[in-house]
Amino acid sequence: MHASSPQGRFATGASLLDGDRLVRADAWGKYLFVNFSGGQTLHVHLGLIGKFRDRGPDPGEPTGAIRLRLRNDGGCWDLSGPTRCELIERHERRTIESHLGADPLRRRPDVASARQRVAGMRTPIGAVLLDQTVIAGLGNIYRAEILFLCGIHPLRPSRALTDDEFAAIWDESGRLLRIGVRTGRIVTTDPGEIGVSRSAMRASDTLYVYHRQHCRRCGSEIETVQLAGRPMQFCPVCQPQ
DNA sequence: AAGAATGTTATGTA
DNA sequence: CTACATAACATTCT
Repeated sequence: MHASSPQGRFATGASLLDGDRLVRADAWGKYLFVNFSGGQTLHVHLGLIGKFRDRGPDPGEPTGAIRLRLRNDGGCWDLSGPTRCELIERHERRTIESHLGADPLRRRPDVASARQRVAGMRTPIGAVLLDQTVIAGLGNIYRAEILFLCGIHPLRPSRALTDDEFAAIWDESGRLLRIGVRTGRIVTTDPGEIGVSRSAMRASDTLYVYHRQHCRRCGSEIETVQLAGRPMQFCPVCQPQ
C-alpha cells in the first residue's frame, strides 16, 4: 500500500513518496496513525464528515474532493472531508496521544486514570462521555446508547457515579465498539430483545434512544438535553434521575 | 434546487 | 475548572 495526495493536503516540509510502503496503521480513539517505510507518520482524523471510500482494484482518477489516496495492487481507498490529514513527527504524535484518554479498543487502556478523572468531575456524565481526554473513541450516538444500557440519567454529576456504574459504562463502551468494528455500523440493540438477527436488522432497529421519538425498549417518549454543545436523547423511564 | 444534516474537535473567550 | 461560541470539512438527502 502506498499513498498519494492529489490536492496537496500534507504538511509542508514533509513529503510522502509514491514508493513509500505502509508499514503499520493503528488508531487511538478517533485518531488514525499510519507509519510508512520512509519513516513518516500520516495522521488522519475524519471529523464529522470525513470518509474513506473503497474504490476497488481499478479506481481510475479520483472524483470529487479527494484528499488522500491509499493504493496497492489489490485495492484503493480514497479519503474525503477529513479535519486532519497530515504528515507528523514522532513528538507531534506523542503530543496528540498525551491528550487522549483510555481507549477501550487498545491493548492496555488506562482505566484507572479514566475512573479517577470521572470521580473528580462535577460535569454531567453525558457530557464527560464526549470528552476524548477521559475515554477516547465515543461519539454522540454511543454516549446516548451507553447511558441508556446502563440505566444512568445523563445529567448525573460524574463524581456521583459508583464504582459499579463506572465499570458498567466502561464495559458497555468496549462491547459496543467491538460490535461496531465487526459489523461496520453502530448497533446497540440486543437481537434477542428485538427479535431480529443482527445482520437482518433494519436501521430503525439498531438503537434504543438516539434520534428516536420513543424508547425502543419501553415505548416512553424520549427526552433531549443539550450536553457538551450537542443534543443527547435519553429515556426518562429507563434512566431515572 | 437551495438548504439542512451530518458517528467532531481545537481553540479562544469569559 | 467550567461553559460556551466558532470555524472547518464534502456529500447526501429533503
